[in-house]
Amino acid sequence: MTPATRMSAEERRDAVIDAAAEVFSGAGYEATSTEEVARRAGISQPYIFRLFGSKRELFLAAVERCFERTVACFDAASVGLSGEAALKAMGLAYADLISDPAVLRLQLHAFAASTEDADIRAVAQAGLRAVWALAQSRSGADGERMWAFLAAGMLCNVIAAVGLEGLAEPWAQQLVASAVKVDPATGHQG
Amino acid sequence: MTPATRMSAEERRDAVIDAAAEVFSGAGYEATSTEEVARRAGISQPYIFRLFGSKRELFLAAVERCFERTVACFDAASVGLSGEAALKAMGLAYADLISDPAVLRLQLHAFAASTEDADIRAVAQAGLRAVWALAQSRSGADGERMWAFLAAGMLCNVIAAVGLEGLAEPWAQQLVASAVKVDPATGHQG
DNA sequence: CTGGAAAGTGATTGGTCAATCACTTAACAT
DNA sequence: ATGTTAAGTGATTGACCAATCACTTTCCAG
Repeated sequence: MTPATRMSAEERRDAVIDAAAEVFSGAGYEATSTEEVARRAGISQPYIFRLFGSKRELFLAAVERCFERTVACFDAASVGLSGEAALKAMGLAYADLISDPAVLRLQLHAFAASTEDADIRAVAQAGLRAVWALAQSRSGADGERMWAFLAAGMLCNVIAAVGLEGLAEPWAQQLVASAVKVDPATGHQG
Repeated sequence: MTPATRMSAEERRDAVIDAAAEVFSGAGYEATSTEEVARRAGISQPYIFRLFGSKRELFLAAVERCFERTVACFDAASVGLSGEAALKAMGLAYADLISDPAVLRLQLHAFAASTEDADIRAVAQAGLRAVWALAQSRSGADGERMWAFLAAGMLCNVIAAVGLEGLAEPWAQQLVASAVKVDPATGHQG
């Protein structure tokens, strides 16, 4: 292998996390080899262990970044807004965000893996907390409104995951239509 | 290994699917070995391949059964009911159902894997369709009401997966409280 | 210009696991 | 009893993969 162009360890870590997020999102934690991540990142496989210590640590970093992206997305979408307008803007931004498979898949994998692994659960909890905190402070919504907001987001995830937009059947069409009509990620009529 | 007590192939298949559902739900598709499933089912590992052909086929069968259980649960909970009463009954029954980790985890894994695998996606779609059809016909709810019903269910999944009930922080408590107050799996105030 | 620190690689290893093959044992009808 | 079918196992294989170790190359401070 021709040596990678040099980079500071921090920059490299960052680049590897990006590569890992993409590769893990494609096949999940177990089915992804560190070799694939290394190839994607343009470095050798052993160097991953130098940087992260273990495959698990690398995965945790990737999941963390995934939630950071969601928070950043909500943040950018809602500057200067408040109340329902803020929720609506964040909902639309989220619908756009999960059209990137890397984000959607990694998040779903993280939730599934949360049931089995305490470390992943901790990262997922922290991610949800950050999302909740931002959306709540921006919108000023009460507990039940926040609940509906998050519920809508979770259903959007599933609709995207199983590909209901591409399904001609009436029930699927109705679900997708409601998601748009009600406005992505609110759960109330817009 | 002392030979298993004999059973017809069909019965054995059934028993193995149950074992697979439990073991897969514990560790996901990739991280579960056919050896573990075999041990749980009380048969030899090669016999699994005789019965299912591949690990993937076994997983698909387990996911299918998971959705069947959900449908059966909704069905049983809503006999003789209609409208909001039917939705409420199914919501409560669902909350109870996913307190069984085998169901919750397998469903989450199935959704996550749906993004990567067409066969799993097909099974997940069929599962959602069946759930939707039953809940809709029992309740007579319109499209948007069905949307809110399913959204609530999906958020309940995530709340259970990341263990928010056990978290003392206010935001988590609020989410859990809303789930109960609003009634599990409806999204409207009860 | 030189020496040490940091960036990066090649080769290997020990373990695991899906899948296959050849084989044995039980059931049952004639 | 016997021959056939279906149920079930032991042993093995070939591939893959996380992690380690010893090694080389680049950079830059004094």
